[in-house]
Amino acid sequence: MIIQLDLESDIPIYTQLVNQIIEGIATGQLEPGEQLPSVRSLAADLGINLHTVNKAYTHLKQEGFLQIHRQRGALIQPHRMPQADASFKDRLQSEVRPLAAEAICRGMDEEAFLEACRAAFLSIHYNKGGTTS
Amino acid sequence: MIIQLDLESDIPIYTQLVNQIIEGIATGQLEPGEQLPSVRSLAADLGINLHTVNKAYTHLKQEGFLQIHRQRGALIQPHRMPQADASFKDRLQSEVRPLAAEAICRGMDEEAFLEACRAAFLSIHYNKGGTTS
DNA sequence: TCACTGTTATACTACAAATATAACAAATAC
DNA sequence: GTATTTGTTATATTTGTAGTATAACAGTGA
Repeated sequence: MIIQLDLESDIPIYTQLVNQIIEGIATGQLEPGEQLPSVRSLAADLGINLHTVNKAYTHLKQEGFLQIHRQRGALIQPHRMPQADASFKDRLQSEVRPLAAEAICRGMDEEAFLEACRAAFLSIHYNKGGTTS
Repeated sequence: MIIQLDLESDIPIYTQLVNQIIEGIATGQLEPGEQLPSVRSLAADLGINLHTVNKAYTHLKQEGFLQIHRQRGALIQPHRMPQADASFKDRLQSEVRPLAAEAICRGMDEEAFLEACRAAFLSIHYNKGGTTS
């Protein structure tokens, strides 16, 4: 799986890493049980520090997306992915809400807004089963 | 309009301010041409520094949601709100995308995800014409 | 034993958020 | 004109996070 970092972005590097790994799982490019590079090798590949990678891995582990074992390294959660529980839905609400508010100010109606959300959803979902390139 | 700040949140204070003012415009609690408190008085009311308020106002001014005049202070854009141009739609996409990816990982299908987005949209839009309390 | 894994610890730089003062410039009220 | 209030600008300080740089520790498997 190819990871693209934007070092000029205002989004922290470890957050970009977290997002892209989650996207990889969502698209199926990363399959349950699949091995991830060690923090050292991925850091070297990306030209960043191992602690930055470790921060991303640790975050994903706490969220339940990764399992981490010594020597074996990190692997995508093989058994059950985290569920869309109430906590996640709350977070989803609180993050979508400001976007919806600004969309309304800018004159988008419900249909236009939902179409944009749908496009974002499908841009990921439709890649399922895609090549690992 | 009542503004609620969470000083424990990881969201910067000035961002919370920006979001709530945009929400106020979206719901109609803040009407075009309406006067906003001066940076000093609002800062005093909220118990924060005037520069924090000023940062929020300046941001909203650059986005086109506010007009700022000396002595008259800040007021909600009276003529034309910013539009949902390509730039905004791009930003909307790039912010919804990571949320959609995580939702997919957590087993939400398109319908469930869109329903959540719809709920966020309606939670704001349905307040239109609400009291200024 | 050796090499590789994640983990922890420490130190440092850089930057953003927030505060605290202070002063400046324009517009209004008197 | 004078005073007041407005946003604006400028410094400085504190605090916390991001990221890097080393280094060492602790399991695990060959």
